[in-house]
Amino acid sequence: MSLHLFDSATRDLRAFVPLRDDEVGIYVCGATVQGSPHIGHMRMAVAFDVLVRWLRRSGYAVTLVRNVTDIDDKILARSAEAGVPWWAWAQRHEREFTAAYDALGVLPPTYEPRATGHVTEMVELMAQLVESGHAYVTGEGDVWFDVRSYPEYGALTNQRPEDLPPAADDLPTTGTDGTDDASAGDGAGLKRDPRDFALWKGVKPTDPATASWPTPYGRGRPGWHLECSAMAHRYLGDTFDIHGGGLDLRFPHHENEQAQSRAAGQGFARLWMHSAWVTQGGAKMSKSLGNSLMVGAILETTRPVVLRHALTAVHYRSMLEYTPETLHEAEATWNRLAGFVARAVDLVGAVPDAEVEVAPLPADFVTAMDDDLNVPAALAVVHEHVRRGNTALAGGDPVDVRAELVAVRGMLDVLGLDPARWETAETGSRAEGALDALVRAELDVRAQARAAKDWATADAVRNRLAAAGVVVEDSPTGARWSLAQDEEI
RNA sequence: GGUGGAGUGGCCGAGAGGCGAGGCAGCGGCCUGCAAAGCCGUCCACACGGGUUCGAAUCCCGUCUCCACCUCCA
Repeated sequence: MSLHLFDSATRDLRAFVPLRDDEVGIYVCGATVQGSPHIGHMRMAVAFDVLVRWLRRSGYAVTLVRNVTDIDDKILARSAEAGVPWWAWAQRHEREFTAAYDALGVLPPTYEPRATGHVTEMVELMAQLVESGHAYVTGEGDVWFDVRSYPEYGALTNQRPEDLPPAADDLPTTGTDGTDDASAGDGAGLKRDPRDFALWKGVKPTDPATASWPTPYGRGRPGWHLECSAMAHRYLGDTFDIHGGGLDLRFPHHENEQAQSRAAGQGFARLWMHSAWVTQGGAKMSKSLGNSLMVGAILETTRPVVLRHALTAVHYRSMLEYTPETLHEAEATWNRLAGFVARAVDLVGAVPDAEVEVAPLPADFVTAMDDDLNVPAALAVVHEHVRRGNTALAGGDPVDVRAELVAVRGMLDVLGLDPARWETAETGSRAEGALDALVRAELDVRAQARAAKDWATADAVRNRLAAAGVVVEDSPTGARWSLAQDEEI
């Protein structure tokens, strides 16, 4: 079967047919850089990273646009609280996100546009909507989308407009002093329909001077949704293949995006994908849980690839239940995968990446991935091949070992988990080379002792290495060593 | 109230009428000087109550529980 993806707009599994042969355009809502990245952000990024990798492996040329929202109410509020210019605050956190993506092996997007760099495109779209009667201007330059002018409003999330409560963004911006005078609502009542949402927010006296841009309707700043419509259109065109993001963006963000773009005559996204969240105790991960779920904090004690495995191993549409055991399990599983690859390379030598990238993948793996990216089922196939490879290793069968090595690396590469690449990324320093030489000297001593059946000396060497955090494994072809795992998770 | 999602063995987590999911942990064995790693076996579960069927985690009806979105959210 060919690739099928679950379309969250139609809520069914559909054969994926790109707009243009062999080319796929994807827009993913990236971060609003109001704070530091947590594992929920990374789960979303990893999920779409796997999608991109699988599409590319399937022969498509993928254009991925993942935006950065660098201006919004929260950025203004939090930066003011911190006494930092909003643009400095946004930039600082954008860098943190980039570092986190890189650490977890999330491939860079084709382009990463920022909202503040696309005001011109937003104004163009807004003008189009105003001229065509889908948007109107009130008060001090607020521009609203006219929900009643667009009969399809609610289509994405299967809601009827009359069931929806009033939009809240007719209320004044949260004050920079943190007070939320939501009840005042100087924009309230001016809207034609309480569900109309803001395309553009006229400048407020409390806004920093740097946080407004000129428009035909007066100075102001973007509403939350307009940027994505404008940027998706600029880089992917009127109609594009896939729009993705976290499940909680479905409404209102994606619903509003679609309404704006389609009301402006664009086809917009042909298929919507939403990744589920990280949960704790069955409930959505809460921001109030402190920084224990921040990427930075986790990476202080956990290898990035282990976190990536933990975030990848669950189907992207299932909630990922995060417990204190999650990283331990991911590490144990990862060590099994990486252990096979390391032992196989010891026996048959490294396989060039270029060969891994083009070697045919096991049919069961392909079937699993084509079934809406069923990564858990795909990983089951990986483990079957690891087991076969380990058996071949025990039997000293280099032909089979090499075949399984290529298969396992190829499959894991699709998931961004190829141990050989992570090995290269994590090691190879001069310190590592020096350590290797020293450990090998110790292992030579131990090998001589073992040959002489001097078990006391052999064990003393092994204990000495263990105390230093070096784990020794014996094999028919000699001892190999690795660094001990993170035990303090 | 509206719109959705989910309950699977000690834990995580796929599947979706008969065919081992997989991993982690545990237990037994093989291998090993002893370990480690690995391999083999074992533990054979599907919220509850009915029903359909030769056969139900899977389909149908009902019940219970949990979760999410409904203008801050990944």
